[in-house]
Amino acid sequence: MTVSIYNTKSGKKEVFSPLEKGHIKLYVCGITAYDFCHIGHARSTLVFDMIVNYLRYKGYKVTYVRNFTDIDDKIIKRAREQHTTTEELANRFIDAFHEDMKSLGNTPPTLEPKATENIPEIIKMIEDLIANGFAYAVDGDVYYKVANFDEYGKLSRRNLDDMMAGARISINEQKQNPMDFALWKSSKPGEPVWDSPWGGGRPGWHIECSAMSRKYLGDSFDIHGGGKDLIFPHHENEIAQSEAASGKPFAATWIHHGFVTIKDEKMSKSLGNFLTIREILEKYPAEVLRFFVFSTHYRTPLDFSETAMKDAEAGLDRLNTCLAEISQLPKEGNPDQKSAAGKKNITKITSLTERFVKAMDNDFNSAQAMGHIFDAVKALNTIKQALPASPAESDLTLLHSGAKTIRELAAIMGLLKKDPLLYIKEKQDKIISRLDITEAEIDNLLQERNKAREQKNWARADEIRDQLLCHNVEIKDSSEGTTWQVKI
RNA sequence: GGCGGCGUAGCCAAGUGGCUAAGGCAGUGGUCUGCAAAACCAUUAUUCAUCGGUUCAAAUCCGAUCGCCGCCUCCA
Repeated sequence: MTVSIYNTKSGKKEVFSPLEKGHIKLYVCGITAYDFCHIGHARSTLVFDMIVNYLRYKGYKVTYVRNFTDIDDKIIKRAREQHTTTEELANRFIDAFHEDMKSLGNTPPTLEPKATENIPEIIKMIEDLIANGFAYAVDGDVYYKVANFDEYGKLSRRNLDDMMAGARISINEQKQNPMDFALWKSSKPGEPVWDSPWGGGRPGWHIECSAMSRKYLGDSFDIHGGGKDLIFPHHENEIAQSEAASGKPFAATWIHHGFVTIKDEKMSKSLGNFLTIREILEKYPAEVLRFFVFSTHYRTPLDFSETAMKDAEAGLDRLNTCLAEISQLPKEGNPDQKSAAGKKNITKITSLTERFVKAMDNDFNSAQAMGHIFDAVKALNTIKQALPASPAESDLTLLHSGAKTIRELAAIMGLLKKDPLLYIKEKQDKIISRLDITEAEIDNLLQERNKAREQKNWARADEIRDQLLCHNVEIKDSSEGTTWQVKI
């Protein structure tokens, strides 16, 4: 009935209930817009898309905010390299991001605020922090004073002393404590600049999320999410800022998803081992990527490989094949015919929704939920295979309603959205277009083969079949004649 | 060094105290076929990194060991 979510803050799975009945407020840290997004970013958006879809499926109203960081050091550096403005650069990659989201088939968030459009709110929050004794200004910069926030480290489960011992902190004379972090940075000549009580400058990275979540969701809200790498320092600092400014608890539940890895190493800009979303979508349909992402639990690392994508594609084909074949079955059955369905298989189909929901309620276990879908597919296939020439009314009803349920549930993950017959046809067409043989040539060869088969010249018939197979054309002999399809 | 996580069949991946250790891919066997292919069905872990411990009962809890990964610096 209720959803349980693993909360980073407590380190445990907790039964979830929103602060405001029936209405969930969710803030997710979005991208810094200075480059194309890679599949690690894709996983993030996909995971939260699935979570939001599921919560809405459960009947909640969900306000989903995902920000853009459109001003920071990396953007300034990249804009300079490209001889453009930070604004142009950021907008260009925000547009690219929106294109990627559309290609992936994600539902847009309720709001997508940008840091630069919320400067007054950011300044107000810094003023609050100074007034409350949690921040100090030095020569046009403003820093957060971590020593004054007793609970600093509560999210990432570390304490100031341990972090100091880690000692990979750059020395900054202006800071009272090396762990203090910038809320406002004074601008150097040529850098973008906004007026503030401390002089011209720009916001630090962490403060924008505190200011925007407060503006759009309030001081306290339900869920805050992002990648595991954001736990420290970004989210730790957000808590410190927001709670020190408001005196109220910040996000109740923290969701952090795992990384995408390549050969078991984190995909990252610095390692240069990343693949962009558009590179992947050139090779694979979006649903294949979605299938791949959701076949692993969101907190587990996800290792990207060609093999994994091929497996995902094969799995998706299996689902679509099943649904396509059922869709071609008649709607009306024979009321006098005996049912061909076994009790066990009927239960597998009728209990699908219940099992799916149970899996998803358990910390959005999409991998298990998909397992249940496949379980139902097997049952549908078994029944379908056992169907007599004039199938029973009850069997057809069961198959059609089972297929409908599968598509409804899969839609939560953004899967099986396309008509399955169309999916298969498009896939074939795409491959035919790349084929090194024309349809006319195929037809000619098939005619020749049919003649050979009539004469029982099996050697020649097999020879032609092998010849076509070399071109990836598979043929299928049946009582109604020979058909062909492209090997997929 | 501090903190966190992971190690389940050939590969991927659920399961976190007790019914037969989900599901997918690949493989093998079968149905079908002139033989095939496709599709479908069946089948594939006495065992969950290793070693101890707790318990009537552990993949699941505790401890140790080995291996891998992440955060502590920009990062989804």
